[in-house]
Amino acid sequence: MREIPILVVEDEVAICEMLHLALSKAGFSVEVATDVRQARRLLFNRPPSLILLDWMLPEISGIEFAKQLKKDAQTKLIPIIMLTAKGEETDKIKGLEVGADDYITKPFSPRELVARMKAVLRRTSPFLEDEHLVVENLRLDLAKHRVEIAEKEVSIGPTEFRLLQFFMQHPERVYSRNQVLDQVWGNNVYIEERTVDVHIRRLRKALAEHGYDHFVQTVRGVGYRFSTRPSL
Amino acid sequence: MREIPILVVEDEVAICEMLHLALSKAGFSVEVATDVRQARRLLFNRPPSLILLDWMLPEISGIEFAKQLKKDAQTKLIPIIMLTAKGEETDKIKGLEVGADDYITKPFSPRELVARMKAVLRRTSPFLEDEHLVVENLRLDLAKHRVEIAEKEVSIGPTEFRLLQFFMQHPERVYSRNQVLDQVWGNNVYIEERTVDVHIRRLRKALAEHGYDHFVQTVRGVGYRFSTRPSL
DNA sequence: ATCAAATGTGACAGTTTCTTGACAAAATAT
DNA sequence: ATATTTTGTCAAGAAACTGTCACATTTGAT
Repeated sequence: MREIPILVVEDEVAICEMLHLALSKAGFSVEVATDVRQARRLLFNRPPSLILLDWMLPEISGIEFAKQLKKDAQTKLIPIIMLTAKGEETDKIKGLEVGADDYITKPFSPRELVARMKAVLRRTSPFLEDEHLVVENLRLDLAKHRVEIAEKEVSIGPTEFRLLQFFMQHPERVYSRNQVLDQVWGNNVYIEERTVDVHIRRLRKALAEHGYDHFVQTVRGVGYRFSTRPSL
Repeated sequence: MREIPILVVEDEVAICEMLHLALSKAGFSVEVATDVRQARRLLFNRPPSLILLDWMLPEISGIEFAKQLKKDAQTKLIPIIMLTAKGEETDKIKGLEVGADDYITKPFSPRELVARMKAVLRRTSPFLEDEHLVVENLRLDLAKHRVEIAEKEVSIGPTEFRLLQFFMQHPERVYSRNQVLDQVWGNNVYIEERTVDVHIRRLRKALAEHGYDHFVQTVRGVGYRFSTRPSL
């Protein structure tokens, strides 16, 4: 999984360090801001995929900052998890009202935090999870909508893209032409079975131009299969 | 669009107009309030980066208003420059005590005012300056509201500027026309999807005039992408 | 080796999607 | 107020994609 950028806004240094350590370990790429101004600057340069926001901040309250973030078109899509201390729990509804996506009460275990974060990310940005599919040198990136072999772009049309995506999501398994039609075209479409052959051909051709001619395999009398290993 | 928003609170219409003119020219986005009530409303809608506050106001004194602003968590961070008339100079210390960040004595030259404002902004909100995005030779400067390629200015309209800004902040990723509309225009606007195409065209044209014709890429059937690499 | 069935291949026309120049309304500047 | 710039829409033209077909090639069984 590519490193997901996280912004931590928290003024207590000890907690910052703890978070940095725990989240880095969990595979996130962490940036820390100790005040709102710093947060804004970091936010601007590279919008993170999630913000961990302390409830109490030196200048304006975290909740106020969250409100601002959710108002700005630029940042409104970024999910926010509020970090609240024990006594502040009563206000949690307020936090969620304002647009925070979740909250967690200090003290919390890193494990729990990470679990919450993943849940929020799954809910709000499903594409972050399986942003790309990789097999050997072949890489299909959903967010970028790109196919690459050995870092070089493979040029394919929309249908071939969907076809390849489907196959990479279900490798090693054979699908009949009709099954492929259902999965890739949608299941209430009248299209000749043989049309699948043509698109398979186009996909193969594109891959072959980059030296991969063995991924898409024919299973005579049955259908097609996407496999890592050469058949035969 | 990334013009720095300024709020002017001043009851003399002539001065208001002068300020509006001078500050717009200097690249600020100016809003004017002639009384405190109006000021509060504007303040609420769009927190400015700096407030120019007249010392003498119809209802409560400017100094009183400043005190309130500095007490409110919402506004305490916004720097204030007091506009004082000749005779009031004696009270300047009082103004600064109260939380104003600078003062300037009427009459003043627009040039001097702008210089003061920049100084205050530099001091209090360093990130407003030198916010810029760079990719290869292409440089987008938020503070100056300018786009340059190889040190040469790229002439580009406000919408194209925001479009480019958005893309540079989210490079490599594909966005549908509707996503672009949400992010660049604001998400409660009814605008034809095709309008995005036209602005993309304008942006491309501007960049192409400086030799960059590969940054903004079309992903057929999906949307557009800003990418460092040529797509082929 | 021969044959029939299954699959591969290149071409093509219809369709969809994008590009582009023009234009009038709206917003800004002079 | 007038001139200039910017904006959103449109429609025609260009480009890319799609599904289908006809024909070529391969395959496996006889």
